[in-house]
Amino acid sequence: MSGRPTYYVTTPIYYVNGEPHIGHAYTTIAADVLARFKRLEGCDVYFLTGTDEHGQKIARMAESQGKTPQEYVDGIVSSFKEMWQKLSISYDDFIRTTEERHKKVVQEVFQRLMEQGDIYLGNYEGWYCTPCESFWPEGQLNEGMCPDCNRPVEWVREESYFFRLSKYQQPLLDFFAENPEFLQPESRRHEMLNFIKSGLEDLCVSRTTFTWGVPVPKAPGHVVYVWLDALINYISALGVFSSDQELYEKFWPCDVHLVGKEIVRFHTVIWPAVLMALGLPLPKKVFGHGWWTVEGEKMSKSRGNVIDPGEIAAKYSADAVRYFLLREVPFGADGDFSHSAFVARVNSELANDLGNLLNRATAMINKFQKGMVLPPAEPTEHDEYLKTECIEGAKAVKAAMDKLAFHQALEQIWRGIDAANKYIENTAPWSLAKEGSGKLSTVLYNLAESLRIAAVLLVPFLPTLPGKIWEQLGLTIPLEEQTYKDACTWGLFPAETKINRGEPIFPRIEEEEDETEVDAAPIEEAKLPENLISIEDFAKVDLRVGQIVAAEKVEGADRLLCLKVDLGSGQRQIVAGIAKYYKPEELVGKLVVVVANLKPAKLRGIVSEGMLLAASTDNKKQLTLLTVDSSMPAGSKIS
RNA sequence: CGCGGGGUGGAGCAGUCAGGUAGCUCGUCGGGCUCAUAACCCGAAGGUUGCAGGUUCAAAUCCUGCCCCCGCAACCA
Repeated sequence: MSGRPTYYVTTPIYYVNGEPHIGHAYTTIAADVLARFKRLEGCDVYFLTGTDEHGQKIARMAESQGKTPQEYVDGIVSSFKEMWQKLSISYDDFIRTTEERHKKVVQEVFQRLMEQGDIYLGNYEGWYCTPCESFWPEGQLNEGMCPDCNRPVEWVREESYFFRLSKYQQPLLDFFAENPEFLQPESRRHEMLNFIKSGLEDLCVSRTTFTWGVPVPKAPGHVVYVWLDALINYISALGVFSSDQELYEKFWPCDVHLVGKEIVRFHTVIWPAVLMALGLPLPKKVFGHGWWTVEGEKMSKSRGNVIDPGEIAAKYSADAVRYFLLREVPFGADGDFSHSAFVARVNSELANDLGNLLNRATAMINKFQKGMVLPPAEPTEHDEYLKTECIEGAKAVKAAMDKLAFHQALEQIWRGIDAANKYIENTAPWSLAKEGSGKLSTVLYNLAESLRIAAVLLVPFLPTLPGKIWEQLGLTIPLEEQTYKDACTWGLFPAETKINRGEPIFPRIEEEEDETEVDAAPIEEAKLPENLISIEDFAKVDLRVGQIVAAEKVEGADRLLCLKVDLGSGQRQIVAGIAKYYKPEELVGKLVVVVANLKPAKLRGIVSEGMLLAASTDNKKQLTLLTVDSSMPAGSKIS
């Protein structure tokens, strides 16, 4: 038994009714970063994730695919595990509700609660759709019909077990009052308090309409409600009520349950009530994080905009995905995952600020000191500034992490990185080298030291970059042995170290930028009925007839043509992504439709002052410019 | 009158609880540097803080009303 502090963090167990998506990845990455940070701090950490595999929905999906439920869930579970591997998730245990160790605990809990009267046999009544085998709340009915299949529902009454949730209303309110930190962020707390105060009804915790679940003890035909089943994972994984309760005794109550905001209620009302009934301690904290939209729209399968984080990690890197998700938005708030924001963020901060810093520092150490980091001399004002920013930043990381403010933690790490870039500018080592100044070795040492600190602090966040920094700095002490304390201490970089400068550790993401400018035409939006615009909106777009007077290929871009277009009032330079479809010479003289008031943009470094309208097939195989039917003067307004 | 969150320079956000020069990141523009991944550093422009009233010497911040956006509405993860 070590005397180290323990830390137990969980993700929800994910319902396996589909492939893992960005929402799952978000919670799990956050939990992983927290777990790794606590390990860096020296804690004995237990990080649990897993899958929720029971319920009617799962049974149906399996059936529709011609599989047994177990075959079906095994398939999805391996997708989850693969995803966690792609994202470098360091979980200690992966619990599945179909495992024997879990089912036994669920039955034990049910049994205990039944014996003490917290679970009783009653009647469940409600609107039931027989073909769908589903109960529906009154408010969801579609004019008295099943919202799913639109067939009539009937009022049905069946024998069910109920958990005496109502009994715990007051104890829950007391608990919330005594533990203001229990549910975070703050705003969700108010919401939940209101919900509890509005009155808790007993909860139906068994089902008889399907069999894919944990059987209720001594009650054939009844299976345990999936949510009760699922919540128990947090203690079943630790071996509670089993012959070996060591993990349970060591880690329960857990330090934090990370959950999405949609399931805060289950974790802060039902779960605590169940634990109260069992006489077990309650979790110390539940954090309800926000949701991601994709390109400004709600993510959904029907929209086809579900983001596969594994794909993005494979295309770019797990470092980039993890960094973006935690840096872009405060944990707890909703965020938007847009491709342009992703590229902008990681290019600016991982490639430019961090990667380029390492690259310029190692370049100078190679060039000016033959690849050796030499001992520093007495610090001057600039040196003190760099040291302060790095160390103060490092110290602030802990405070930020303790409130799960991942974006702030990263901000604090970047304090040191930003300071190092400024420091280079302020000390101008290339000048020091020319002058043969003795200050040179100090400056280069301090740069190496600031990168060492950044690397250690980034270990919880980024799976590969810290190791690459370490390698290039030529450090031989293992990175894994570095602690948070080492990151808060200035001057640990061993002098007389020979560095290994290498390739840039995070190259900028350079993508074809031409397509988007040309194809994001308002024409496309018009076919979506939800996106109706007013006549005023349309009037904002100044469309004009333009005559192409010159056209040439843009060097270095295989899709771009640079055009000079006469708009009557003068000529415009317009860059268009049409080189694959038109030869420059055949364009000259054509009358085309131009968006004349488009904000200028740079494409491949060339300013484009407008946009040509063109029709294209979805697969981009064909494209044709809109032209004017009969001759019109250049500059004619189109409306 | 269901509950909650939000509306702040071109974009995304902080500041609102404890009224007092509206701050940050990105973008734009100008300059600098040359060690570096067209990067990095410095500077500038740009906001009547959703609308209308009110309290106050003073309101993004407090009060009243209104408009708009987004979640949730319990046994469906």
